[in-house]
Amino acid sequence: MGEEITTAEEAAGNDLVLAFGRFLGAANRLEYVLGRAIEERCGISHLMYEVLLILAREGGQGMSMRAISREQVLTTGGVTRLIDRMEALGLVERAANPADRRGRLVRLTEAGAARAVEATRVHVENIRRHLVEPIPVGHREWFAEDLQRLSRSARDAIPRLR
Amino acid sequence: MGEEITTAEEAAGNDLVLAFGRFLGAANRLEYVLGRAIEERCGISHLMYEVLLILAREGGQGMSMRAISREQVLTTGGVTRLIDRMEALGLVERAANPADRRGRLVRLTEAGAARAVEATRVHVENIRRHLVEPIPVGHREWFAEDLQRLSRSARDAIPRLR
DNA sequence: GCGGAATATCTGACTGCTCAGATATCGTTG
DNA sequence: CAACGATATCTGAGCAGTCAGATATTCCGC
Repeated sequence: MGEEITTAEEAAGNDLVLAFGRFLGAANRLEYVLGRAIEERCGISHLMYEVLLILAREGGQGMSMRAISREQVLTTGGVTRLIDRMEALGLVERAANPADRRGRLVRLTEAGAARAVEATRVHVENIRRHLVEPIPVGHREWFAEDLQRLSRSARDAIPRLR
Repeated sequence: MGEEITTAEEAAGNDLVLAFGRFLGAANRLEYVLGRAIEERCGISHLMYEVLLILAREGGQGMSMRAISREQVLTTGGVTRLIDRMEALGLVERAANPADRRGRLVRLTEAGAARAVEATRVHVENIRRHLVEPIPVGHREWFAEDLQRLSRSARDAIPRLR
């Protein structure tokens, strides 16, 4: 490890680092493909799907754009434009916020809630069939633990990165 | 499980499916943040970084744009434009391909190879410090196995999805 | 209650991708 | 070897994001 690093391979260092790198690449690509599946089968982008889920979780009283942008990998400007499109599709509606007239409240429409359910069914079916079912039954508890541990590691690491 | 599904939460179904979903989200966001770190500290986009790695792995004789696009989540048109920019930055160069005059060969320049090493060092350092080191020493072998298993699952699932 | 900093949203300019179609070359088949 | 389909790359048009700055409103200290 005290050697001078001169090629990318050497810089990659030990096995665990390599494993993380390959693994993140695989997970990323998988997420991408899952997103494309939703786009093709449900007619909404994966970002729209995420917003639908966030709004569904939040319940009926609506949510500010700011709050949405904080949950997403999307700037406030991006949220404005995304909500514009979702509103045009009839998935959400903007209402005045009497408590703070700077902002507006975004709410799911009936159609939006229905679409969230439909897209989730597609998404879950994909995960179940292609990721969960291939795992031998006896190993599934292990996997669940692995996944939770890894999710936690990832979440903890994000704020420290840069 | 035989019940009618009417909300997104119900559609999400069992714990393992939920764990996969959350986990993919976390991994995705992590990859995003790692990519941004490379952009800020090395001055190249994460896609440029990936292309640098691919070319470094391929060795000195160069690679067709088509081959690059097959390795990436990028269409051939996107590769053309990405290589345009990388060429302008002096990271790669295009050479005529005597064996097939439809295409051209893309090769790393000296500067490109150096940048690949530098960016990899940043990337690896981030992974090591923020992902590997927080894992207790006694658990690292476990993690390496978990990661490889998960990478394999993900890779196997991708072609079946849609 | 007034003035200024903070906050929520929107918008213009720009970037970087995709898609579809144009162009050039290759390879095969009769 | 001529013709035709396949393949590699490039390009115009369009779309969806970022960033920075404009506007409207709120909050806070005096």
